[in-house]
Amino acid sequence: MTDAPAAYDTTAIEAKWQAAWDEAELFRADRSEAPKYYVLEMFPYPSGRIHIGHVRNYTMGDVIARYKSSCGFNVLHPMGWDAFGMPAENAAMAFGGHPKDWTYDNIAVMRGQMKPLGLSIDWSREFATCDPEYYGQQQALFLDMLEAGLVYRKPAIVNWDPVDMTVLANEQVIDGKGWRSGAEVERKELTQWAFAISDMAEDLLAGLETLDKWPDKVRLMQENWIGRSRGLQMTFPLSAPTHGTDGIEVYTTRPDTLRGASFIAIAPEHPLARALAADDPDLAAFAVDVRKGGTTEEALEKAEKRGFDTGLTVDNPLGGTLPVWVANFVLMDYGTGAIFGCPAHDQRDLDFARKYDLPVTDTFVAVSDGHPVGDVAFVPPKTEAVRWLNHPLDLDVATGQHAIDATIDWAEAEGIGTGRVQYRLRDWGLSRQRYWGCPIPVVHCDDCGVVPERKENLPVRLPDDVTFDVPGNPLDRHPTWRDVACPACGKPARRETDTMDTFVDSSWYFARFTAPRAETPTDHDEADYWMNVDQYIGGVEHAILHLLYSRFFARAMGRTGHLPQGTEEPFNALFTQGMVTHAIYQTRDAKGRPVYHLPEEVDLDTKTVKATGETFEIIPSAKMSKSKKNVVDPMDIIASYGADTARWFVLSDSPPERDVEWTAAGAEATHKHLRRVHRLATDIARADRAPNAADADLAKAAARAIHEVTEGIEGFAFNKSVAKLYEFTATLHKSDAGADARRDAMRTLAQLMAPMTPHLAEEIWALMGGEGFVARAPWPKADPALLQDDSVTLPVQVNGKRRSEITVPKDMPKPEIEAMVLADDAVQRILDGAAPKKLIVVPGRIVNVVA
RNA sequence: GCGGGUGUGGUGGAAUGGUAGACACAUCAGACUUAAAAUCUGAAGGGCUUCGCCCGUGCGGGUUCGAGUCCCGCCGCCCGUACCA
Repeated sequence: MTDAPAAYDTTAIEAKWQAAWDEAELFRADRSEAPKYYVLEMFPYPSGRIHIGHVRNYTMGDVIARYKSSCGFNVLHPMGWDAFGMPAENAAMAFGGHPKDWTYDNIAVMRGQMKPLGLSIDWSREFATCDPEYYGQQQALFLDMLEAGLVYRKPAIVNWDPVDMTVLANEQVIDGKGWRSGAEVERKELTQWAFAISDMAEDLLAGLETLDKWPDKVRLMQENWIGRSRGLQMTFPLSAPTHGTDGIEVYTTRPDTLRGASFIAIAPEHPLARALAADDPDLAAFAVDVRKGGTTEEALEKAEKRGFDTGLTVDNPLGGTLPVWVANFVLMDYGTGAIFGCPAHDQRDLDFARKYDLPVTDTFVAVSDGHPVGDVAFVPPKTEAVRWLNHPLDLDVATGQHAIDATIDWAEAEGIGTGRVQYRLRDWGLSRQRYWGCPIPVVHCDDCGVVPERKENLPVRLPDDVTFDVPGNPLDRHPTWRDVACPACGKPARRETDTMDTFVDSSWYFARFTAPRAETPTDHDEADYWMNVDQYIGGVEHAILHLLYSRFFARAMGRTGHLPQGTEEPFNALFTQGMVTHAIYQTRDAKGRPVYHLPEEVDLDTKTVKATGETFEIIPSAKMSKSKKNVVDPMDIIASYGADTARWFVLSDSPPERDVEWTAAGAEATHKHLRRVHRLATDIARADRAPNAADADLAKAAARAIHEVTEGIEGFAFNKSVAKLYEFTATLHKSDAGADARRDAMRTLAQLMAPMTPHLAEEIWALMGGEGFVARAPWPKADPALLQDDSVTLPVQVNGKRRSEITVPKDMPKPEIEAMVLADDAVQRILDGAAPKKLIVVPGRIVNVVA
């Protein structure tokens, strides 16, 4: 800092411009005549402090928001807090205090950390989902959805901790045991509220086709998740009816393999299995035993396949009988809770058959080398032709898909079963046995049953006087809150003590932002103007659940009159940014359970924990998570280098959609560059040099920079825009052009940097005598004439290997290029007098000589 | 287990089927300086018999005049797997 006027004082510069933007209310979004643009990043969970992933995510959104604003759009860019959830209750249990205080304190801290980033956010629209004004409107939505038949009650399976006597979240089940008690978790059935999302499966599937600005991978993941399949529903008659049942109804997606069926398997929760267990202690014990463990699909799929032979048999319509087993891998939730096992063509069934010595019958074999199945099931793609053995329709060579369709037709004609479309998508269970969530606004009355709370009584507020000293839901043991008069008959009744899944909160916040203070969930005119979200940005970890639920809610809100038509798909464009990952430093406690350490708590040179000297294990590249203590605090960077450095840093180097492993190195180098730009600007502001021949070259470089930086922003390739800006800065730095030309170029550089480093850009803009805010200056346009080059350099390959290059006029005709290539020294040397077999000229790109 | 991604120098990464390594970081050398820092200039994938050649984009095959890119089969890592948000 030898040159005082050139000092790049980030603290002063950034505070000055943030105050100026606030003063001018630059980012307030009001309806206007201009075309609107709604950019939204997934709102954060108030975990305590912002981390570098937030900075990356919100900076990306800000680049888009500022860029679109420069392009003349009326931009809406709001921010809020996904504020209900388990961590607040966990904190209350661990450290005392109240979830509400914990949450609002965290929000205050995080808002205070985000504001210095200089994001172009309309903070006047801010809300938290735990604000009664928000969740009260959510309760109103719930009541309307209840009336519209979109919500209902049904039995659902939960993780039950038999020691703490409480329901556990999946992440609280570790290796099948409760995280606090260590007790073996059981699967327990409770009556739960559910949204009828599967009724909309077909529409949600069809809607994916219209989302052409969504990543293909997200659409594919949702398609697979919804999982439409057409199969056969059929009943196998019991050889001897028992327990009031004369047959077992089965749903199969592979009716074509009926010939290879060797057993029937039913879920332990299947009505027949329950009836049998009532008078068979062994089966009852088996059912209890396989109920141990968590409820995740992963746990169920990976669990050892176990079965119990009921001794019953059913008749196979193709002749013979099949034994009936109770099996742990059959799910009551999917299909009919009963399957027929075809071991030859399903690995799970094969493992089961081998274990219990059941027959394995091939239904089809490969066309080329048809040998019978051993220990690996033969499961070719349905589109692949195979050779059929003893198919009821005498098929010979046909694809699986053809056989499925033909078999369904045959089965319907024979009266064996019915073709049926089935979805993998299940209804969305929304009940949570927790305090810190949106209360479900209904009352249970002995006489009237489930009675909706009256809308004028909303919000049903969470009581503040609760404690977390014992496990379980405090609402359940809060008599003055829980015990109320029935809204219908006035007799003593009980409030519903379940609260809503926090996914509900985040499934409509985008709509609420269009009118965050409205007395109804939405305001028609505001929603009509601002919806849809033009660009939504979030992590790929939300590709299925959050995004699918939001699509469902947009439809449900349309049906209940809370959103206008055309908002069924609320997010026009989606960008899934990668996560910021960081190594985890882990040791283990006396019981062998993992203990995590913050980056600042460890010594990387000796690989030991500073405080204890224990050697730690490094788990590389894990998703940042507060509980794993591998979060990085961006406030350090902002404090020492300023927000523009932090912003520029998270945009550079790594492609936005890819995960980035955070390392501290590089922030300083980023800062050096910005300091260089600042110094260059002060030099140029003072420079005095006559126009000259270099002016034209600089103008050309500026045009190319405009073109490529714009392309980078439009294509969500901010790292490429940043690279181009580095290059243009170097060109400008070295340019001998006159003072006016350099000032023009510097102004362009400031504009191009403005979405990324807005404070520095304003400073330079002012220094260059720019009018008003650079944030309000129209986005620069490149003169197409300056983007053209007169000549082009073509690499010359021989047999695909680069051997030389030629520089030719842009429009040189092919024959002349060919002649030049053949005359080239390197080409002649390699051809060694022989004539080329072929000459490929790709105009403007490359020449390849085939020798 | 299943579904979806991803893999390129010491590091982050660039490359509509057309010159692999742009742009940076770190490194090294030089300039300036009494010296250091800062700043500026330059070098650099690996190798060799260096006016040039060979090898090289996780591994093994294939298509093509030409493959990091397309196809087939593996391996590693990441995300999701319905009560983490």
